[in-house]
Amino acid sequence: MYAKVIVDVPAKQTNRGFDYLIPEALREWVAIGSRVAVPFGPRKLQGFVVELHDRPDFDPAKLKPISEVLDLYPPLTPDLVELAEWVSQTYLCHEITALQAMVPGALKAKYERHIKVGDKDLDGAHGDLLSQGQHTLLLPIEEDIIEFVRGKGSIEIGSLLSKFTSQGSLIKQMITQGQLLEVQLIKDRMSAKKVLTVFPVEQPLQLMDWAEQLPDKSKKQKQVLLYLAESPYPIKLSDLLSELNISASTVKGLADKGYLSIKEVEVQRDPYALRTFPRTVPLTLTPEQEVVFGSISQAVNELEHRVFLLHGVTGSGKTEVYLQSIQTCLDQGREAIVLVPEISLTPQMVERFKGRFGNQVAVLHSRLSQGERFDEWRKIMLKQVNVVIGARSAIFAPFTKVGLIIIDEEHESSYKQEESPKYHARDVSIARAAQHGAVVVLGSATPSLESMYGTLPEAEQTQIGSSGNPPATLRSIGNLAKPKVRFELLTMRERVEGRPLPKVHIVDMREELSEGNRSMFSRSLHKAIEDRIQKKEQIVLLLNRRGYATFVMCRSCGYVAECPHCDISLTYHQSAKTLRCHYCGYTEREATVCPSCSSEHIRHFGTGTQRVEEELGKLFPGIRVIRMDVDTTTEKGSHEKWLTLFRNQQADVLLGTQMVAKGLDFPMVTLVGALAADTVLNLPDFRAAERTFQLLTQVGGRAGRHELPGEVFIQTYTPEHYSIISASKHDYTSFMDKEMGFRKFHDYPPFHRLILITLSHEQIPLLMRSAETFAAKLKELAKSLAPVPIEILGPVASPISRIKDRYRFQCMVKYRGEASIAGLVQQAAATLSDVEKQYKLTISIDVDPQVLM
DNA sequence: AGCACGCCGACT
DNA sequence: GTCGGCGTGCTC
Repeated sequence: MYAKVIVDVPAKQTNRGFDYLIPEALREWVAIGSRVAVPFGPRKLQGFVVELHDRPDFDPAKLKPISEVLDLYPPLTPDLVELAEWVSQTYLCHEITALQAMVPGALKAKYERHIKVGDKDLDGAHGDLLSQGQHTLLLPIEEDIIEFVRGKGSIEIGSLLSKFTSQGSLIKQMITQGQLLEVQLIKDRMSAKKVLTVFPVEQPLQLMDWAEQLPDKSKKQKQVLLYLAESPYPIKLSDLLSELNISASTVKGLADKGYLSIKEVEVQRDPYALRTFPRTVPLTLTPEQEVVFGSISQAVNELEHRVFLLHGVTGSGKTEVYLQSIQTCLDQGREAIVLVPEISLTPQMVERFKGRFGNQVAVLHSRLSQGERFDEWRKIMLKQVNVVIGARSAIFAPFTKVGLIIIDEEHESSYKQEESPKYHARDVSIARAAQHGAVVVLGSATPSLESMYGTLPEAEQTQIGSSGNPPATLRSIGNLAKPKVRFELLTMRERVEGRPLPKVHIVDMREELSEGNRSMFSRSLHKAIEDRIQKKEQIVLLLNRRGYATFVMCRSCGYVAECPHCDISLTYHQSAKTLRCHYCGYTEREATVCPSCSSEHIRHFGTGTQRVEEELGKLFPGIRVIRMDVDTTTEKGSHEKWLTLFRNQQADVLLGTQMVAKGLDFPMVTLVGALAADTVLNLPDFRAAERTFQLLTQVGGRAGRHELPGEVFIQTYTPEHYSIISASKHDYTSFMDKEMGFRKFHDYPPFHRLILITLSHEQIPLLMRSAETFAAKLKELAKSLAPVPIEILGPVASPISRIKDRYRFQCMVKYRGEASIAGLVQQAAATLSDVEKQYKLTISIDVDPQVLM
């Protein structure tokens, strides 16, 4: 038996399995998914076992053995290993990168090279060398080094070199000669936390006996024994010390006498340990919820891989349906994964799950420390929980019997990871569910076009899938190779308790300006704010900072500079004072007067939350504002703090960026204002209208969720835009119809798929040449695929044309059908590899990009 | 990615 | 004549 190992080197040349012998002693411990240490060339590396097999594709006589198995249990399940391969082939990343993404950061290897005194030191080597007649007297500096290392036992090579600067070559020589010994260590960044714990070793009576036998001067020791006699349970050493106000030596003394024992005990850092969650019971479902729950639970019970798209208006009670569906899944002895966008993984959300399922729930989100994260993950691995709720990466929870995967707010772009592996959690979920025969529920009040598209009958999909077929070259062809399932649409149109959706007003800010109101609050919103303050009701104000000063708009007529070829707004480029389209490269000079109405009120648009906060203070003296944006929420727990403050009505206004729009539920909020609804709309992105509709619908949904009815004001310079009109009428269907038409007309997703390739280099000429070469090569390769429709746009400069002193050019591939275009892109990129190596050109490939920068 | 092996300039 | 520069190529 041999093991195929993917080693911890994210490079093209090492992106394959390497075969290793499994030493007899490790045979029991090596499994698919094991993390191992292996010799690799002259060094020792971490790797993951991805296959066990009998026939290595390398001379078995030359195979090296695995040196070590790094964990008691494999951190990855075989299905995750298979999924990693699928991820790496679908999203074009090195396989090790995909594997690494599946385990907590704490398990990422830290390589340390340590130096010890070698066995050929002074005593051992003398005779040998003397007999060979060699000069054996060590130089004084060598003696110093050896003494120093001996004193430390073992020392990190870096610290040794910094202690003996400029002795690098001497030290190297000493290693070669065996006076010093190099050992390579692979360390985890984090391990299970251990705490010294004191255990009584006998019954209370015996302890009291011992206490009496102690000499009178050992007052403290007596005290400890009596304490343990009184409560004969293990206690944390630190607790015992502070409890009795004694020092560790006292307890140590007792341990030496054998009167008690001190052991290291593994403890879990439970971030929620100090909180109790009141248990909740399933609520009675509304008839609509009942229907939806029925469909989901039936599928779960039948162990069928099906995908549901649950379209439920804000406040329709999707979470309760999730909770009861999970219960069905648990009743079957299977496990459930719940994904929520990072931003809405609030304590409130956690509370609902912990309240229903208690300590069967693990929570994974980025605000946990690395150690806390590791412990939550460990609970999953050790099967101490059967529900996990978390952000994107929780889809890789090492469960073995997944029955249900829920993706809440499935339209959120944060499900797409922007770093390698650039996976989309929604598509990975479906792949993982296929492996387990599990049910997927995609929930949203504003489903993405991709997901709606998935519900269409195949004929209408024009034979295109949004997630594509897995490549046929997977090591083990499992359920991942099965064809994509069609999504089933479930709908909930009513809010619970028959509460009405809020009334939405569209405010035309052009009119405000023409009537002399230059403030960022329209007269009607101003009045509404006054009204709520007086009634002691609460207000949520949304100001999206994204798009800050990137687009140009006329404040008189609402004209926005658009690309004549692409129907998207142009990006303002500060450096050259030009407007550019980053799809096709079209460029025009920045206008000083509006080309449409000749007004001079044309400018870069954008304003910050800070300014709004100031103005609120001026307009409404005494108003209590909580501002939530990246500046005020970076500190750990601050997010929670602000929300609690607002919940307790210690503020009148919650002002913030997108983070105030998602999933919050405050009974006293009756007014919501979107101050500049256009900011997202004018981003140079074909999804701008979709994002605007989603954002306005979501933020509007914060109002009037309880007894008090809600009201929403949308301030805009483009009140006639269909995304704004549809949002104001709560009319998802008409928005979807229009947007689908737009996408289809322009060959955008979901009708076509995209791959974004970004090349970067320090020098523009070389970069442009490489980009051209790449595009030409890709076009040539694409010809072989005819008649598959494939279009290659660019190369053009990226919207962010330089990052960290590197210029960026991009190409966009638009295609239809299931052909493996990703493979072609990789091939075309490979033809550049020699140039790449020589001149440090980098190529990044994003399959199904969400952000086109 | 490292790290070693291997072939050309400034020093004892 | 050697130490050392970093260009190519391999790692089971």
